[in-house]
Amino acid sequence: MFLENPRPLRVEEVHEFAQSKVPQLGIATVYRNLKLLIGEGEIVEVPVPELGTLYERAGIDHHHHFYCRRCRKLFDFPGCPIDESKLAPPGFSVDSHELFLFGVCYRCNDE
Amino acid sequence: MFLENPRPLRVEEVHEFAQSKVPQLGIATVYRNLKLLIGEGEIVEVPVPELGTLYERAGIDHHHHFYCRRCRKLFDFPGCPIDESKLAPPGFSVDSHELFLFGVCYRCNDE
DNA sequence: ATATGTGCAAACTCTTTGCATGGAG
DNA sequence: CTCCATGCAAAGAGTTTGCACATAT
Repeated sequence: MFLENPRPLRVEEVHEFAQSKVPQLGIATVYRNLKLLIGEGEIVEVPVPELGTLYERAGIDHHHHFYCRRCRKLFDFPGCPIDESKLAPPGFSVDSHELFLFGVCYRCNDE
Repeated sequence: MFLENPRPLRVEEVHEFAQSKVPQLGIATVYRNLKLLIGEGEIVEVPVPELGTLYERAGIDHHHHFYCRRCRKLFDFPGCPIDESKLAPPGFSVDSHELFLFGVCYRCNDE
């Protein structure tokens, strides 16, 4: 399912999707298999402020995330406007960064 | 205490600080008073991926946060390299953003 | 028969809430 | 005496773990 899905999913979304195939499947199994897939390098965690941890397939090029306040979905957006070397305050060394955009997505803007 | 403190604090840090003045003070009181101070506009929440919610004094100019992986403290860094208008993917409208830097702080770099 | 994956329930963490109390005015 | 902030404990939400069972090999 992560292969088909271009955006990070919440645990509940994964659970619902999984239940559409195996109706009685429990939430514990979802968590267990998410951890397994992470161990295998198939997916990665996407920790988001206020939203908690979502999951998306691994190996996507460096990118960031957009959160739609209306449909409450998280979208990938490609590319990155950040130059880490110019960001480090004096004395600090930066090894990674996360950028989150908040707003309304193309689909919700159309309605 | 938030007036003296230039960086966001975890609930536990607030609790420890408060206990240094009122030793038996409980965690529920800390949460209650944080909510109160937010309502009064004295402090704001700072939700951080993987760290949960921290708190800092309100009214600081637009800025972002740096997380030191070594001492596990969150620092403010002033200014902002983001131009929202250039970031919105086509069809998306952006109304705010959050940027987090991860690395080692000036103090830990000195050791 | 053995091993693996699952459901279920309990445990754990973080946060919030209800209730009774104790001190301040 | 009346209020209100507090401690304590219980309750929730999200996540993890132990255990027993079913299924496949």
